[in-house]
Amino acid sequence: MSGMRIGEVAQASGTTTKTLRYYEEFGLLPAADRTPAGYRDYGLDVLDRLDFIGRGQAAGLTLAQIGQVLDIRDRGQAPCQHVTDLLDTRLEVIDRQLAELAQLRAKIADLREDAAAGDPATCSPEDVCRYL
Amino acid sequence: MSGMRIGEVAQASGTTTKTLRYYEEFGLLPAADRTPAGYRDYGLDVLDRLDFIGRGQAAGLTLAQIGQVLDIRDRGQAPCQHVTDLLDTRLEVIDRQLAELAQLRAKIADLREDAAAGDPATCSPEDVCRYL
DNA sequence: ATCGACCTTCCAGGGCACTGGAAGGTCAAG
DNA sequence: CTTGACCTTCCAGTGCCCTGGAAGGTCGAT
Repeated sequence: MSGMRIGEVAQASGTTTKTLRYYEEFGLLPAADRTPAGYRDYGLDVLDRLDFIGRGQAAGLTLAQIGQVLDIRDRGQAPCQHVTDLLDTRLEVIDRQLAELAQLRAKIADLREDAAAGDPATCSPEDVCRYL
Repeated sequence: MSGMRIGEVAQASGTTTKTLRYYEEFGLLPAADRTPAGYRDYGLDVLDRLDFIGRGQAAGLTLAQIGQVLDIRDRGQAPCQHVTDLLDTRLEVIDRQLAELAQLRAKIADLREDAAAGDPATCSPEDVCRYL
């Protein structure tokens, strides 16, 4: 009873064959069984795994982080504690990024406002452009 | 009357010799004069230019974008119109990023809240971890 | 003469998650 | 038998901005 070939898995999971092979090489997917001809032969469980990987990606986790979670699970443990830690860290990072981005936005908006008010002719060569 | 060597320029501008050589190769800085020994010999004007590059970087412009502005200026034109366009585009991008990041933050905060409330034992293997 | 701080060029890597392409094997249908 | 869709591996490149390191030349002071 043979399972899915890589193209079917790609289609079913909404990714590409390239990506699946990359995930395997990266260690996110276990080495797939092979047909006599050497084709990868996947079971249905790979779809759950890919779904989890997708959820992790959607939460902005890196493949390396997702891999850690998967490894814990593969060792038979519940990765929940690790996941919550990851989420906490992620929140901190995002809050920092939001703050930085808001600050940058304000700065650029200021520059833009000056530019709207000013006269381009007042740019001096040593400034290159005084609007920046 | 010789000017500054690359190390002095690096120090005066708060960057590194590596970066200065990279900027030259990338086209942000004109090829510097050379001393008889082949050392780069910079005039004071390079500091204005580096200051502008720094301002552009601080506004989140890419080196390629900064290079465009510098090219316009080098052709003797006022790059102000181009700069304001760049700033407008930059604002749009940042607003999109802010919105995406805020959405992501909300999503992760939700996940995290579920995790705080739930029981890790309810994770099933096909979920890998239900907190994600 | 020699030391150490500087300078030169050139090549390679790194982080992240793929993506492209070449060269070739396999399979089912017509 | 041929076509075309699929599969395989391996290598290299993308984008961005540097950064590291090797191998060697130059300068000023001791």
